[in-house]
Amino acid sequence: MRAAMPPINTKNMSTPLEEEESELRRGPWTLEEDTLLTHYIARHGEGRWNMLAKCAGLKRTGKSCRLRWLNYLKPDIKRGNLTPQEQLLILELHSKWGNRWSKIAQHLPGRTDNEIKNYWRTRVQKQARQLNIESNSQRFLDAVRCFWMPRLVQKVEQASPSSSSSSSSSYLKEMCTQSTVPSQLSSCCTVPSFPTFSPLANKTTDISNSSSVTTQNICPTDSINISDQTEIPQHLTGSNVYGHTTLDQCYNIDSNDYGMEGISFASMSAVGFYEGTSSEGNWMCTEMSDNLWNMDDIWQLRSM
DNA sequence: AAAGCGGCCAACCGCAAGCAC
DNA sequence: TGTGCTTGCGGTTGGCCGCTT
Repeated sequence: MRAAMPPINTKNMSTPLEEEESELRRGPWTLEEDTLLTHYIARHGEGRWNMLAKCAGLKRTGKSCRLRWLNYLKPDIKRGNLTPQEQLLILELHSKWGNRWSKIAQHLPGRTDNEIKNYWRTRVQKQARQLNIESNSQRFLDAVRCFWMPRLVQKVEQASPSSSSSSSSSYLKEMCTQSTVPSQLSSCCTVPSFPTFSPLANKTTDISNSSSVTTQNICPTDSINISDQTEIPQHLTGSNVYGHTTLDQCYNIDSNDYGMEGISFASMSAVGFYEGTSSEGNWMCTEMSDNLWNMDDIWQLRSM
């Protein structure tokens, strides 16, 4: 944030335009400014931001007013932490669209592009930094899809077991069969004949109802039990020890442990996920196994 | 108790697209 | 068609605050 510095005194050398610009306020908004802006928009509506700023008596740029309104003052803005469902949606949509924050935000009612962008930078990119890989790299995408998202799904399931236990499994399976998943892991996770699924298909965008996206919105109904039917093909394991490994074993899922540290790296190694990383080393082995992917903050959100 | 550190997030910036004239 | 203005978007900054040492 730029400091709310008093305007530089250019009285003796400035043009009228410069004088006008020098009077513009920057930095944090005051309650009075917020009130002015809110009341003006309530009466006259949004748009024409430069004119709006002047007519409302605000010494701000139109851009500043627009940003303040859209990111903070708008009545339907949803405050507070992102739910696991919302996080899941963000991860999925980002994997599709990349840094198209406004587009992603359109599918999260009440959430702003700024908020989603901040979430991505502070939470998601942090994980990438800790793993010493590029957050926009394919490998990070793979890791998110195969190790982070299943955890979120699991959390969603636990939060509302009656409504989503089976459907979330199908969501997880869908995620794991995306083309971006490494072939080894795709084999690990693949279950035959998944239903076609779009996480957006059933999503409500009713702004008036600011409740978060439900599990049902995200996940279609499906009754396949992933741990029952999912196996790592023996030809990929390289060892009979893992010749009959289920997905649960692959993730080493512990019902009391939602963090990425719960992942069985031995199993991941067994399916060849570490391979082909000569320049960056055994990134998953050396970094993720070192108690990284601490997603505790995310898991705590449900209790808030 | 104080200093250091890191995370969060509001608000800024530059750029580009859209539009009116 | 060119120009200028407005709007929207994505990237970046830096103050605040809580936690750790």
